Parts: sequence; C-alpha cells; structure tokens
Amino acid sequence: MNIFEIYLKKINLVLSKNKEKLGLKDFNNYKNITIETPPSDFDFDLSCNAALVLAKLNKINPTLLSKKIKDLLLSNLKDFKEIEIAGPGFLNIRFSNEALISNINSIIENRNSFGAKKTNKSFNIEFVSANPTGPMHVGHCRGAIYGDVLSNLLKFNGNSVTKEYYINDYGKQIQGFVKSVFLRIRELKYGEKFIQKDDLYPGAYIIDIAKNIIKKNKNVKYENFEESFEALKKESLNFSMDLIKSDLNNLGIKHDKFFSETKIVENKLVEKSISHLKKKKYVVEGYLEPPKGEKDKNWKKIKRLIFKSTKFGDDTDRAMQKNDGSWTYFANDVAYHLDKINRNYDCLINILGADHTGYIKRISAAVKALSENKVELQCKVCQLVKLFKKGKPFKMSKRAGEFISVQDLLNEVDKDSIRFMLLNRSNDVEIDFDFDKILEKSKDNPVYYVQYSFARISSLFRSLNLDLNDKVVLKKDKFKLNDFEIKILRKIFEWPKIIEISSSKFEPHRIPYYLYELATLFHSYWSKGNQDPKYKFIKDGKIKNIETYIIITLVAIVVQRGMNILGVSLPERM
RNA sequence: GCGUUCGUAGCUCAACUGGAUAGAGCGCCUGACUUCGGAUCAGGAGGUUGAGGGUUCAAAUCCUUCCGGGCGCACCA
Repeated sequence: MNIFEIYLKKINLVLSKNKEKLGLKDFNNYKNITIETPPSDFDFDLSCNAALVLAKLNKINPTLLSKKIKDLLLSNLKDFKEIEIAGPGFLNIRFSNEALISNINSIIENRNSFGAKKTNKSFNIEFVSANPTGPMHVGHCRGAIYGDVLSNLLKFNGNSVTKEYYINDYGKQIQGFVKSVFLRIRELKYGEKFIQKDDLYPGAYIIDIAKNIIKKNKNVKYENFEESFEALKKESLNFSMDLIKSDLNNLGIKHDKFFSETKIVENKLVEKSISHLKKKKYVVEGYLEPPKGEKDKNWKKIKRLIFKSTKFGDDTDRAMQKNDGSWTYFANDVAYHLDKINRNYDCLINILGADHTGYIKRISAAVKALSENKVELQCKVCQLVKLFKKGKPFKMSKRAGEFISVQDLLNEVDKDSIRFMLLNRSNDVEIDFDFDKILEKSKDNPVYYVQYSFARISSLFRSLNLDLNDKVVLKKDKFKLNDFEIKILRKIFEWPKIIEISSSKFEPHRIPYYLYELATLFHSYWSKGNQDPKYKFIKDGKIKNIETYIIITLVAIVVQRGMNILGVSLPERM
C-alpha cells in the first residue's frame, strides 16, 4: 500500500474525466505528475504538482489552473479535507479523518508486507566471488553486504532470489596458491625453507592449510608438485572456501549456490557456448587491435577466436583465447553466463568492485548475444573502500601477505555496525576506511540510534504488558493526533516509497537513512515527555490513548521490517 | 589519449531521479534528567552544490565546455 500511488491514480482519474472543464487539450503526458511529501515546514500530508505540469503542456496560467483543480478535487475526493495552493502552483493536501483512519488500518492489517512492492520475478545475484586463495579481506565486505541486502530487499518484494558465488578456482592464481601450500607442506614435513617468490602467497593461513592437509594425509609424501597437484588443489580449495564461508557467515551472509569455474572447463561448457555464438557469427577467428593504453612490447598479433562485442556496444572486440590457445577468463565467464541464462531467471545481477568496471560492457554484450536480448543483466558497481592506517593510505595485497582480513575487522567491531556503516551510503561513492579510527567511530554508529528506538518501544510495551503483535483497529470518529504523531505518521507513509525506489534502482542505502530519520522523530517525541507530562505515553499506568498506541506500533513495525532487510539485529534491550 | 565514475557545510555523506527556503551525523558553541531507558533531546554557528554557458514555471540533478580526484584500458583474475 503506497498512498502516493493510490492518490496519484485517483487524482489522475478525476483530472482526465474533467479535462474539458479544465480547458486541457493535451493530457497525454500526465506521467510527469507526481505526489510527494511536502517539505517539513508545510503542515500537509501530500503535495501534488499536477497544475504545474498541465499548465505547461497546455500553455495556460498555472495559478488559475491550480484553483480549478483544487475545487475539482475537493468536490470529487472525499478523502481530502483541505487543499492549499502554494508557491508557483503546488497543491498541498490534507487528509480527512476517515481517510487517515482507513490508511492506518490497512497498514496494520498488512503489517508483514507493509511497504512491499510485489513484482514476483526470479533473480540471480552473483556477488563476492572473491578468489579462493585465502580468507576475505575488508575490501570484499562492501559488495558482500550490498549483495546480501539487495537480495533481502528483492525477496521482501515477493521475488525469488538465488545468491550465487562464482569460485575462480582455475588459472594461474590457483597454481600459485596450490604451489604455496605444497611448499609449506615441504617446509613442515622436510624442513625445506619456504622462499618467497612473486607468484607465491606468504600468508600465515597457508601454513594452517598445510598443517591440516598433512594431518589428513599422513601417508602422502608430496614429492612431486605436478603429481600432487590435482589432489592438493581440491583440498586446498576446500580449506580456503571454508575460510571464506565462515567469514561470510560471520557477516550474516549465506549464499545459495557455489559455482566452480573448473567445472565449466571440465564439462566443456566453453565449447558449447562458443559453438552457440559461432552459429550467429558473434564469435569468429580474427585478429585484435593492439591495446590503446601504454605500449607493451610483449604484444603479438595472433589469429584467435574473438567475440564481436562491438556489435553490442563494447569499445573493442574481446579475446576468447590466450596466445597459447587456451581459454581466457572471459571465455569461461561467457560460458558461466550461458549456464545462468539456461536456468531461466528473469534477471541476472552481477555485483562488481570498481576495479572491474571496464568488464561490464563486454559481459553485458555476451549476455545480449547469448540470450538474443531476452535476459536482463544488471551490473552494479561498488566503489572501492579506500583503506587507511594511522591516517596513511594502505594498499592491500594477498600476494604480499599484507592485508586486513574480515576477521581482523570483526574482532574490533560488531557485525551490525559494519553492515550499517557500509550500507549507509550510495554504492557509487568511495568509502574512506581508517582502521584505527573505526573503533572510536563505531561508538557513534547510527545503527545504535535506530536500535535504541526499538529498545525503548520494547521497554515501554513490557512495562505496559502489551504485545507488539496485538491487533489494534481504529474505529473512533474522533481521532486526534498531536504534532509529533502526525509527523511520524507522514514518515510512515513514506516507507513504501523508500522500498520502491531502493529496489527499482538497486539502491538500498536509502533504507538506513530513512530508518535514522524515523528514529529521530520517535526519540524527539519520547523526550518531549520528559519536558511536558502531557506528551508522556503512559497515563495512570496505561497507554495514553489509542492514537499514541497506534503510532508507536507503526514505528516498531517499520523499524522491524527495515532492519530485517538490512540484516541487522534489533535487540529488545541494549 | 580513450572509457567510466565521482566533486554538495571544517570532515563523512543525503537529497524521493526535474520540485518549494539544499538536509543529516561528526566536530564547535549554548542548554535539558528524582519515576514511560540520557546510547536521548532542544537550540546556535557553518553553503556561489568544483567553474562557466545552455534547456524551463522550476536544475545539485538534464545538455555542453573546462578544472580536479578514483578505477580500468592485449594475454592475468
């Protein structure tokens, strides 16, 4: 139930029925008409720009038109008690008591789904997909939490969502990773000193993995790397994926499906997708242009299979084969996306870090080519988290063994703070993340402010012996809200709109902002009671009146829904 | 050089995707608890929305030219 939508429809209907009366010829473009909450210094429930939009289209005076529309709406819609014309022709509207009561009751009736915008589609969200060469570092957190919340949000709207993790367990990095494990095993078993080289991972976790593998395979000698490779790869990957899964779990994230790149190669999915694309002439044998950036002496002009991604808006065609003829990472990824397409989702979502922005055009092109434009692929980019240590920029590298892990972070700050902090901003701005300041900052993390509002309500209900889930129905004709309650109610009315924008734009950062604002209104009301007893919620040991009871219940409902979507806990006591 | 993205208060960020006097937090200043939880509240100072031009009733938002930062630019993943 989104009252802005409901009343927009009602108003549009009245206007179109009376267009001659209003002197409107052009009424086609009324989609620009919007309903919003007026700025807070206006004491009205709704604000509509109909007169401004229509006056422009029909070249008539907006003030005159707004007066006509005002009279028309008041005589046709009994939900409206009062309309005032403001500024250049905005219509500021106040609800009748009957309308307020019925709007409130319908929220209470649908409390579990209040705000949901039912769309019933099926989504696949691929996110995190960190290389399985070690535990997660803090840079992965943002995309991980963003993807998780996006998934919660889409589910709240009645969609089915598969959260998927693509395991990059194929290629050079894995070779280096497995080799590192192998050398650590040799070190532990035979005392051969581990010597750091470029392609090796020095991190201490490799030693743990090596120890575990030795324990499990007491009789294996690990003499020859090539011979040990397959078995060792499998075991090492299991250990590092366990590390990653436990990190994710500690952040409150659980994927539904893990998809292995190695399987793509083993099951010849690349060949399948390429023959698919060859038939349509989207993959052909040919030559690539030299790279346009810095000149590289190693570049060679070689005949290979290329994907004609320029046909779908990419800047250049893309290699499917490396110089040695093996498949590129991209070729594997194309095959992976064909697999996802064949699983019949309405929409695929990829969540990427900013360092992969340049990849979007080619993979979008691939999905268009593979699905004949029928499957939607949304690539959402999370800007990087810029790390600082003691005020200085800090560059992380798993290969250098220099990084801050998710676990390091979780040892200092709780999951709820991390989630709220990272969600509390649009994903296309960079975040400065100073590890040394994070503790002191986390003390005034807004998450506590929102949680505290709920704890206060819980405490209030406890002392009154009321249950938040009790059903309250408004029947009174005399229905009077005080200033604080009316402000809160108007905020509550906005909730469905926040959900709609957040989910249609994939921008969940609006939710924490909204919840903070709602909590502010509530805290303000609460504190007023300390100053002026007539604003206290409790009178003679009972809730003051039904209006107050309802408003507080509504706050609790929305805070619960919101925090649920954010994946943040909501304790009854703090 | 090309692509992409950002630039809003001292700092970190919002702004319902074109709406009204651009809003919050932190920091700074002044105030408020013997009983519904002070992890709170009330108030103050702080702005040429990077710069110029354009589109219109209306621009932080759209177009354009600059300036500045991030990320990417064969084969790696």
